[in-house]
Parts: sequence; C-alpha cells; structure tokens
Amino acid sequence: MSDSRRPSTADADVTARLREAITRGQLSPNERLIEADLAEHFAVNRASIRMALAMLDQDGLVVRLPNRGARVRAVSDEEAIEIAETRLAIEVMVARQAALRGDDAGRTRLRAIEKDMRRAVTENDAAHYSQCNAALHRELQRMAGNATANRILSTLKSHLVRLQYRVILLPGRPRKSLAEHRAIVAAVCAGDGDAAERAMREHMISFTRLLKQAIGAARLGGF
Amino acid sequence: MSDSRRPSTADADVTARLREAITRGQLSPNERLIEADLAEHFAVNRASIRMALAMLDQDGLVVRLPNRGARVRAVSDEEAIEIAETRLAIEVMVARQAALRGDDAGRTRLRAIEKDMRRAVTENDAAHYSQCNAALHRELQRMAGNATANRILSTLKSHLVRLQYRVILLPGRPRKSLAEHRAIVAAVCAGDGDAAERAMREHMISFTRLLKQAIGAARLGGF
DNA sequence: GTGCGCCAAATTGTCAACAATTTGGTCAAC
DNA sequence: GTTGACCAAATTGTTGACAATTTGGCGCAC
Repeated sequence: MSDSRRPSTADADVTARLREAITRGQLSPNERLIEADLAEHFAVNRASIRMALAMLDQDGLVVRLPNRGARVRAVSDEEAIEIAETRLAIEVMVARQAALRGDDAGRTRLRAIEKDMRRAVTENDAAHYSQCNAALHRELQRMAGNATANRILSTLKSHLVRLQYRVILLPGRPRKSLAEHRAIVAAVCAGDGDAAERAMREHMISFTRLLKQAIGAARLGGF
Repeated sequence: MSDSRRPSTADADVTARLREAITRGQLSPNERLIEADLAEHFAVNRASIRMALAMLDQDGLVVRLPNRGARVRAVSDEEAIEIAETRLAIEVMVARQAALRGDDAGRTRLRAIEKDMRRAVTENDAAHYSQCNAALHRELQRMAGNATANRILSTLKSHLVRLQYRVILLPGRPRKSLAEHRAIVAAVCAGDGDAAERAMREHMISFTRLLKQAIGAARLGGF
C-alpha cells in the first residue's frame, strides 16, 4: 500500500526504507553509510540519499560529520536508559490523557486487545504478545489524541527497538507484564486519570528496570 | 562565533539561520518557502536550502508537500496546548533528575540565578526575568544530564517561542512565577526528587493554564 | 456569464559533472 | 625504526542544467 499513484518523492521513500534498515538492525551501529553505495543499493541518485541522511540525522538515527560522512548512530547503554526514562514520562502522560479523553470505541478496542493478550500468555506466544503490546500502546496513544507526544514516542521507540526484545524474552516477563497491562486498561476504561497514570508508571518502571538488567547482563556476557 | 575555521558546511549553517528566522517570527506561519528565493537570500545554492527544508520538516517547523513546496508550519491552538502538556511531562522528569543527580556547582548556579531573578522582579525588568527563566531551566537540564530530554525540550520550546511571550507579559505573572521557581530551586538543592517534581508540576501547570488563557484571549480579540 | 480544456510560467525533483576534503599509504630523511 | 611530508584514492560538498509537476490565466464552447 505504498506504490500506488499517491504523490511521493524518491526522497521520502528512500528515507523510510533506510530508517527501517537501521531500526531492523540490517545496518550495524557505527557502520559507515557511504552515499554512493546507498544510492546504488536503493537505485536512486546521491541527492536523495543525502536528503535521507540529513533527515535521519535530525531524527538521531544517524550521525554526520562534515566532510567525513555518516554513520549509524550507536546508542550507548547510558543513552538507552535516558531514552527509556524519557519515554516513561511521556507514556505516563498519554495514559492519563487516554483515560480522560478516550472514546467508547477506544475502550472497546482496549478490552479486546487485553483479551487477545491473555490468550497469547496462556499459549506462550511471545511474538503475538509483543504485537498485542504494541497495539495496546498504539491504541492508548490514539485515545489520548496528542499528536506531539505520538511523534516523540515513535522516534524514541525507534531508538530502542534493537534492545527491547531482550526484555520481552526474559523468563516470566509476559505474565508480569500482563498484570500491569490489565491494570492500565482497567484504569483507562474507568476514566480514572490518576489511576491510569499510576498503573502506567508501574509498568514503565518495571520495563525500565528490566532494560537496565538486560543491558548489564549484555555488558558482562557480551564481550 | 560561527565563521571561524571550524569545519562546517553551508547546509548546517543555513539550517540554523532558517530555523532562527522561523522561530523569531521573521517568516510568518503558512508563508511559502520558495527554494530559489531562499537560496538567493542566504547566498547559498538550492541544494543547501533543500537540505535545510528537509531537516526543518523533520523538526516540525516546516511542512513540505511533494511537488508543492514548503511552508512555515502553523501551530494551531490545540497543538500549542499539546506541546505545552508534553513539555510539562518532560520538565517534571528533568526537575526530579536534577534533584537526584545535580552537582554542587549546579546548585550554586541555581541559587545565583534565583537571586538574579528576584532582582529582575523588584526592578520590573521583564526582559531580564525572561532571560533568567531560560537560564534556570537550562541549568536544570544540565544538572539532570539527560541529553535525550534536552533535545526534545529544545524542539518543543522552538515551537512555542512565538506564543510564550504573551504569557510572560501577563500582569502579575513574574511575581507568581518567581515563587514557583523558588520552590523548584529549594527542592532541587535539597536533593528532594519528589518535591522537585511537585514544584515543577505546579509551575508548568500554572504556565499551561496561562497559555490557554492567552490563546483564548487572542482568539477573541485578534480578528 | 460559466465551466472546461489547454498552454505558459513558476516551482520542485532529478541528475551528472566538478571541486574540496579527508584518508591511507609510500618514501625519504633522520 | 620512526617521523613527517607528500601523493593518490575515496568520499563528501557544490553547482548548474534539465525533467517533471503544479498553478494560474486565457480563450472557447455552451
């Protein structure tokens, strides 16, 4: 659903593809991004690549040094924690706003996602659980209707994707996470902003703590 | 201090200048940004302008439509409120982190700024007060040491500059704001994260409320 | 007079060539 | 053997020309 006759430039297209290649880990952190090579790989000219690199630099996914080219930005461990903390602050606000401003359709969808989530846990389907998790947060964002927060969250998430799968795969995580999610859904559906905020804070603190553990473990075991 | 022999490209330079022109209001909201004109005005070639527009688009300061050019993005009233709410969430976190992680030098500077601020209020110097205000928030950000949050805050602020001066100039605002700032400084210097968070929340809620008032007033009186 | 198609001007998108800079290696001098 | 200058290759930065698209106006039919 992206190659129809809708007006779109090569630039925007290649930017999206390059962004995905980075977030999906097909390009390693600190890997050099050589304009000519990328231009050939994506079958566009260098100007488009240049544009894409400039935008991804602004996004924080790429670092560019004058006359010295671009690299995939490596998020350090400290940075990953910073990002998680900032994400926490915004997700908490989003949960509150979703509780206060959400509509009936949203609440219905929220309950459906929760149900689906329960099934994923009983069936031990980690992949599906991860999808439900994303869907739930997405629905909360939609209900909150704060486009600014949504934009920021999506860029923050794009910086963490590489790391967060470690957390999801931790033993016992889905069961714990499920309970937290149910508390969030209950509070939001009840229209209780304070409770939603508390529940989301609990959830994100728990996530952040595990992220720190995962990072610490990787630091010891990785090299 | 920008034309020395430090390596810098025309692109980065013109991006900063264009960004400033937009935030300072020298370019009106919705104004068309024609590449050739800008290139002539800034004495660079179109490619640099193109790059700058792409980055500012990513920043949210400019909107670009394929084949139809770029315009200065107009932040709607609803959006301004969204931005203020999101900023609140992050500033609150920054205040907490500043309280927990701040160093002695930072605390000293904070007290100095507060003192300066008091003087600005007694002397009714709104411009100087505004500077102190910026300095205080900047110092808190430095103390918190959360680069991610800092980056986000600076873009959020750049979207609000046009509006916030209305709030500062409201009668009685500096005196009220001063009391709020003193509470923040006290809590942060005491290393009390909870209190710092509360104080900053109070302050930002008060700011957001006034922003809404200012927006409402402008909507009635403006046209 | 109103609507419709068409053309020209303005503007953005794409491209390739050229200039400037960095990088890595070689060779000579010490 | 090490240091330093210098050169060549690789890469990025800049420029101008050309192609594609949109926009606004003009004339024509009705």
